[in-house]
Amino acid sequence: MGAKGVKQETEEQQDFVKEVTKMSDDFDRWYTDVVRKAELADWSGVRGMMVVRPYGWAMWEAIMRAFDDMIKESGHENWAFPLLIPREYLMKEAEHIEGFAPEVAWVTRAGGSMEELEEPLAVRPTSETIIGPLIKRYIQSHRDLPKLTNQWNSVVRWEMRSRLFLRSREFWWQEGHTFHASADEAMQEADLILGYYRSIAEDWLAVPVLTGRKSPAETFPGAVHTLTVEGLMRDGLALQMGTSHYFGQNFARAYDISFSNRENARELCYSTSWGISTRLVGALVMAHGDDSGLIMPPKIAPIQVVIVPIFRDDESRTKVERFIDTWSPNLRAAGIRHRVDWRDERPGDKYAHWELKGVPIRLNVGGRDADAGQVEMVDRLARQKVGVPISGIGKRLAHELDAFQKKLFDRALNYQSDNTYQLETLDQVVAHFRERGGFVWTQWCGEGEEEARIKTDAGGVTIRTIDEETKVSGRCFVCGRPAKSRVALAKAY
RNA sequence: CGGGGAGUAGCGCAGCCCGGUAGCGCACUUGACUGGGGGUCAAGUGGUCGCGGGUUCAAAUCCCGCCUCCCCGACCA
Repeated sequence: MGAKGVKQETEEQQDFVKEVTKMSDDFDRWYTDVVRKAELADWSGVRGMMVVRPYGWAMWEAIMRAFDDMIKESGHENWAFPLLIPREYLMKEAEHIEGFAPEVAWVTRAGGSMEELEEPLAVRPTSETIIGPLIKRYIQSHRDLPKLTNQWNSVVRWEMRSRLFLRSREFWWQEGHTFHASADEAMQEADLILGYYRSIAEDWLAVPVLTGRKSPAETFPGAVHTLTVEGLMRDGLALQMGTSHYFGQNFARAYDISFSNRENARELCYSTSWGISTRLVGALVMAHGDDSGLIMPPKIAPIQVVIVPIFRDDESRTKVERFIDTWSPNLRAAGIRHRVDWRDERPGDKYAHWELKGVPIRLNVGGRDADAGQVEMVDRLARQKVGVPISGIGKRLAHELDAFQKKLFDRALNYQSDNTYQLETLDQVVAHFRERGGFVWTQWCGEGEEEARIKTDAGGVTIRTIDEETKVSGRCFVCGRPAKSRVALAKAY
């Protein structure tokens, strides 16, 4: 049906990429179009099971590298724990299993004749229940603590409704699990990781976030408290971009993970767990994208600079190629991930292609540029063509990429502040979310029944995070009693 | 998991009601002209009609079951 509909495009020069549904027309369709056409991921034929394509995986790889470096720096070690969890392990921590039971997939048969297993095995939805009983072997003494483990893997949660990257039945993530000799130390660990997550979101993905504690209803099953990183997407919905849990001794008690302290007394460990997932790739799409497709923060971009040669025949091609060869090594020297697009396509196709893929900077290079000793630079945000001399181009581009990273963050930060409000009553909140999205700060008494009322009365609005830094004075926006904490509300994915 | 819609070439669709052995656009391949924002022409390739069963001389088309996808709701990193 597209052919006729697309005709009525306004003749803005902005309207470069034509194969993606406009964000303003239908955000969900826009998202799906971008993810698929930018070749990030696809569905696989088994419901809810995603195939992550190289370009999408490269984004995840950048995140993995950044985070892996952070946790290695603070002494964490990567492990590999089993995919399948015996039922009895899974069942030990009551709240945990109650929370996860609805979405666990079970292996009940195996072998050529599909014999029924004596004991069903759960496909891990998260690994607390397998790491607990295994890790205790390695923890005897306070000298064995802290035990700081992490694993990069995939987990399965039998979701009923799926969206690429945001909610699939299998997703890839890291799950950190740490064990400590004191509550204080474990809580500090959860805080430390929250800081890392904030850095991943803001410094790497260029997505500004709110951080804080989850309300009881949103706390991880089995946790004492859950810390969260919440970003705002361009449709006004919030997205949880990472969580860090403090377990107290809950899991240690369930699995008897204990150590001999300095007084030679037996004591239960304090533990944490924390995770970020391929969901962040979706966050990147929804936080920065526009009607032309992705906009990639340079630090994550699989390709930071793309060079589009422009030529008409072998002779001019050779000329352009020689020209590019004279300065492109400078990009490598400057540590810039770049690629020359020699594909047999027309320049306009290539422009649209790389814009869809969100490459931060494009260099158009033709014979005229070779003669002038310059290139034509276009960045994905401003989309203005600027002549750039090739002398010092490596440094210049490195600088442009830094500036781009910052511009992208500032743009997202402005968007966040423009869509953050302060309200005082439930009526105001309900009215607000009927009209628009965004974050709404208010204050709350902390009672569970009030939290439940928000969700029903305000149509899916939830407490995203509790600000523990700021003291509150006002009244609970639901019941009017004195408020205990400042909270951010939003509709969320 | 409830309610609605849909699966025909890589993508988007027509054909189905009224059974007769599959078509259109884009993409793809080859060639020519082209090339600084998505070009033109010509000649081609490509389909177990989602899967399984049934009815029939004959099934994309009719019947039954299943799978998958999309939209809307309840649950969720």
